[in-house]
Amino acid sequence: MTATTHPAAGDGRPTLRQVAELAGVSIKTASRALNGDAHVRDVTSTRVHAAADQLGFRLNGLARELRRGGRAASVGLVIGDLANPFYSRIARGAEQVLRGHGLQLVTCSTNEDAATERALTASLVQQRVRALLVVPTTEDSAHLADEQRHGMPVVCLDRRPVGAEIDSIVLDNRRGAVAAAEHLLRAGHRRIGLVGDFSRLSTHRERVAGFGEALRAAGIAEWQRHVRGDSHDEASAELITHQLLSLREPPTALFTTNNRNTVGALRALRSLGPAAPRPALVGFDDFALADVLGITVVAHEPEDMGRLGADLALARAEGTGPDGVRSLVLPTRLVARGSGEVPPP
Amino acid sequence: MTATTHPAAGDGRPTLRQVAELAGVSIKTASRALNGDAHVRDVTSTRVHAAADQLGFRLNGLARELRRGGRAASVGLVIGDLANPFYSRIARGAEQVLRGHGLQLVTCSTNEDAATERALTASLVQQRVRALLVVPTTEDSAHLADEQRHGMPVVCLDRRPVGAEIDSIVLDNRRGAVAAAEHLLRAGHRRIGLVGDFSRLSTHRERVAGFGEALRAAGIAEWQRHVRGDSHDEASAELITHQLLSLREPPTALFTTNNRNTVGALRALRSLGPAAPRPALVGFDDFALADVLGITVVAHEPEDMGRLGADLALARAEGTGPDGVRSLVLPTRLVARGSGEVPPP
DNA sequence: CCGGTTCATGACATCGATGTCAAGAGGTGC
DNA sequence: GCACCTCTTGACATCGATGTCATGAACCGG
Repeated sequence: MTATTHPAAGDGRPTLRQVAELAGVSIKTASRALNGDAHVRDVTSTRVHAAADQLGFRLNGLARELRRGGRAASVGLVIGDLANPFYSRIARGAEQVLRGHGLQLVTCSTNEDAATERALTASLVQQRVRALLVVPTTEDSAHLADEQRHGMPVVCLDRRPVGAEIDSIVLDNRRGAVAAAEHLLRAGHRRIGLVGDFSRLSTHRERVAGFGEALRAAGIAEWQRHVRGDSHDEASAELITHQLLSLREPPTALFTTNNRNTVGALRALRSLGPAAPRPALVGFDDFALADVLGITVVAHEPEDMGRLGADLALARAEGTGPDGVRSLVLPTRLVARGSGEVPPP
Repeated sequence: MTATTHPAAGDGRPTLRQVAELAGVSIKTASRALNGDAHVRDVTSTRVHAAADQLGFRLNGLARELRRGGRAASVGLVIGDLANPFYSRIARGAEQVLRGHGLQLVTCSTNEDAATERALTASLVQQRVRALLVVPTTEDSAHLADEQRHGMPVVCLDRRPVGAEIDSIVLDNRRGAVAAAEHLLRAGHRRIGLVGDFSRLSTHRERVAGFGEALRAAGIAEWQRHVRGDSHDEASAELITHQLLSLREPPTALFTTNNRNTVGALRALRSLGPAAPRPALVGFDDFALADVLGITVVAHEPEDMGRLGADLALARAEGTGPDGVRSLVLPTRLVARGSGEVPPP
């Protein structure tokens, strides 16, 4: 017990020093034995391992990582909401890749709030995660570019970073939306409503752009008439759907631009009662039970986004990444299940 | 540049030493200034902050936490699968609590594999997380008890640890199952099938026990005839449901004991075609769109489990936890939505 | 039997921060 | 003018591990 600096109580774990003392060797020899270094006699190694087992010793990862370059054995993932299946599937994909590298995933939810995003990324940087995977909340990703400039690998997922040169992995939103719109047009619809997300999001804007493109190509000049935005949760999507369907000339088909909006719309349709005419429906994002409900969707693989993001981020962390900013675009595919094939009344 | 020990390249970040040099003060003074210590002259503090901003300095959390007791600023969560909404809602609840304490959540999926669980918990312990929240995969939680004995707070979620004295937070599975069974009995059913999870899980066994209790009380001695188990995914639940409904005397009602099994059963029912008689259905666990589909469920709040688990684990970590082993049991409630109120044909 | 090699081990510096203690500067009271 | 106090600052040890280098013993060939 040193008299001067008392060491903040510590956790209850024994340290390498104690293992070494019990085994009657120096700290360094104990370290070597426990790390499987070749230059240790078998008897010594056995004695050290026995001592470690007896004491319930576990290497202190903090100390080890500090010594070995000051970075933690983890990667940060900053998403909107852990409980949204789109995000949790991204997390699952990322986790798979990280496990192969002996790294762990630290997940944080922003609730789509920019200040929270900044606070969380700062905190992750302070904890020295190896890399950041971020679904950026806003258009301003300057703080992410800052971190990147100071050596932190950053990869944006799902949404394009704006005003910053950062790697990103996004969906082919425009073509997905074009496919959805063309599918509905092919079924004969001319008045198609769109229930969209926050208009500040690149995903939303690209999906609206693709939608408009397809409708204009079909000669529908007033395509914006039934376009609504700024719905990021089921309740407001339900409300917007009700409003659209209450118009004098209601849309005969709906394109909902994310999984929550699709669910909200379904809830609205359900409350119409069985007699009312059902508009056709195509949703962006697949979701659980879409097959049982027979909902046509623009599907994609969130796991791939997580996996590719983790791969790219780790490559950057090891300095083996590609030159220049990388921007991957993942494909979508339209899955017809019934709801999108209903003709107009 | 010291000649002897070269320091593993480091991350690109400046260190406190560099900030101090730039500001023309000692390391300790820089530390004080950046930590808002009172005993620093304003001019000095300003100079230090300016230097830190200029260099893009961030405190190295690893070093800080090492000095302050050797524990990381995070808590580990070990669950079956991040993408299962039940688990991701637990994670969300836990994250909320942790954020209030400035801690982060490290999430790991076991895929219900015992060896993976042991490897992941060992790794989390090595990283010195403050506490472990675990949904244990098997009955053997001895390794968790080991960690606990060495000072790591452990709380088991959803499933009871077996053969180990560990805090736990579980659902009132028995009463939930009794409620489901009584609901179906009340609708007039006498042949009720059960699509259950791995039989090694305490949740499964308790739910089956409650189910049997209710059926026996209703005079149904042969209640086990339609009880099936070992289905942990949608595909096998679908298969089992098909098998049950193909019996010579098929059940007129089904109790599915978790969210995936409910979805699997729905898929099976859907494939029956519209003319076939639909068995009544009650599922354990609420799930997205259950309301739209009109599925009666035994509902509960996974977020609460995560929140309470985190609260308890942190209390243990700070030594302010309750005496003895704590075992909380959370209530469930039956939500009638139609599928459970169908009478037998 | 000796110089040179290999092998196992240990002493010590170090990663980047914080806690303890001491010292110097400046102010106050008498 | 001196003892005393407060305020600010810095030197140094320390958290728990690993990297470098040095040391001493055993072993080899000639």
